[in-house]
Amino acid sequence: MKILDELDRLYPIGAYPGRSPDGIPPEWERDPYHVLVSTVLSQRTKDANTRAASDRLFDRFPEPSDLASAPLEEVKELIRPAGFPAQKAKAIVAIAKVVHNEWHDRLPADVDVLMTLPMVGRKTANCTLSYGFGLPAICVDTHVHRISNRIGLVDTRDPDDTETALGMITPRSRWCDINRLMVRFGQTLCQPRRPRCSECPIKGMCDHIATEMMQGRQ
DNA sequence: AAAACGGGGGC
DNA sequence: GCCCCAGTTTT
Repeated sequence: MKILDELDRLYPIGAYPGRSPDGIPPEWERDPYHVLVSTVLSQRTKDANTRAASDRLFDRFPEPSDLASAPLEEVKELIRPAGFPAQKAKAIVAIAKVVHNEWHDRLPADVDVLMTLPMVGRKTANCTLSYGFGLPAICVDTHVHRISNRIGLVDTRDPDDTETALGMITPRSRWCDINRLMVRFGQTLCQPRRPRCSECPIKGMCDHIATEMMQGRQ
């Protein structure tokens, strides 16, 4: 996959596992339950804002049983910096109850089952598989979806189509990497508003400039 | 298909 | 002050 090669060249560090911007993630990011909960907290939020919230939450309520019986108001206060405190607090307490009471503290490595949890959609479920279980899974977020459409890899509003397309052109052994590489690409070069095309290593295989011209923009 | 949830950081 | 952010759920 040519794009993957270029992204590897662009971001050569083997580090950046999990969502940590600067190296090895905390130990709780290795455990599927903690990955899932922290991923819910990270939704529609800059990662830096979420980390403090996750650390505080898991320091106070480490295990599913702890969070399952936690007072909602206290949880809201702990996770406030992550945004959507009311919504997310209610969801993660409900998640903890299911995980503890019905699943006996073990998450299934099954996207469809994980998606039955509140505020766990396809992206969050796939992140849990990838970062929690270390299984091949492609997590399509706004960056991955935007970039895939912009460069002409897909032409769709449906993130599932992007997941399918990426799955077909990416070696299975790299499924865990393509997501973090594209997100990083989307944060540094292929940004939503003003992509830095002149510095972009894949401009040769990208439809973006041509598309803009055809639509009469600059 | 569009709105709503929401605090924090960048400019 | 205004805009955006590793989404999901509800209308």
